[in-house]
Amino acid sequence: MVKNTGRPGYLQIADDLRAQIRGGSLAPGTPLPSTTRLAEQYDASLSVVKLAVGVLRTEGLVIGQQGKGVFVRDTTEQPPPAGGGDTAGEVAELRAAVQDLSARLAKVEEQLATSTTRRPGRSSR
Amino acid sequence: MVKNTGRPGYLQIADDLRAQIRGGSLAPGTPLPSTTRLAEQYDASLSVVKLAVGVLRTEGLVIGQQGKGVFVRDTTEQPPPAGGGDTAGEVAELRAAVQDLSARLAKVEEQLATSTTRRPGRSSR
DNA sequence: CGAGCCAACTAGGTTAACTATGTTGCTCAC
DNA sequence: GTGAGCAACATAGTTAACCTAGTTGGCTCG
Repeated sequence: MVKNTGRPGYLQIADDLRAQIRGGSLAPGTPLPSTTRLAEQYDASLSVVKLAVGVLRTEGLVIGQQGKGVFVRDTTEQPPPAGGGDTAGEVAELRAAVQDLSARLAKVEEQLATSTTRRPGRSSR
Repeated sequence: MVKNTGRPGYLQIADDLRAQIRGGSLAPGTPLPSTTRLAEQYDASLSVVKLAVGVLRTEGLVIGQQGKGVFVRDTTEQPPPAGGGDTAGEVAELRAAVQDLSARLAKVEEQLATSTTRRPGRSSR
């Protein structure tokens, strides 16, 4: 499938496509590969690809046109309601928070795994 | 099965839940009915309900906690219109990630703290 | 009485199949 | 050469089924 992180596959694909869009690898107006093609690319089932595209659609990053394809939205035609322009900073802050929390979580979960021999079952994927 | 408008069912349900949340009918912190219950309420299949909840999740309006339920996010600190698309979606997603990680961290830290001292059964109810 | 197991709920993820609808390009008849 | 029709491919929506995983509370058994 995709990878073996805790993150579900359809989000991984959505992340990847989102990164490509933001990185300019997929320019506004250009179509994404078809769902079947994406399914092959990511070695995923059609369903997860459709889910991933659905996520990007609800995020407004892409626009699906039935019969034609899924196109990258022109970000300039609908500028986000910048709540003061600090959205970039906010994103950075949130990212940092995620990193921090992830690290703490990993550490604490490890502690828990090693210190507790009384809990049955608990395992990883 | 919802109505006969052109709008797909899963979006109708998402709209309705979103309206209830914004209207205060579903206060922050309160759980949504379970998916099976929602499916009965709207006379829809489980799949469309799950899709609807998924939409609200990616919008950051609700947070699903496995095993417990889907809870309304604190909307006062979170009024972004979903149409924003660009960074709004990413911010929402990051916020959701932070909340999720925080929840997991809190849970796991509590486990760690209690497991070193005593063995609790249940905590709150 | 208490610790632990278990059963019943919960959400989440994945897959597959089917239908509907729209677009596009090709072919073929005239 | 032009137009109609059709086949192939596209997204979109819906449904159903199965599995994982977390939470909770009751029940049993030592």
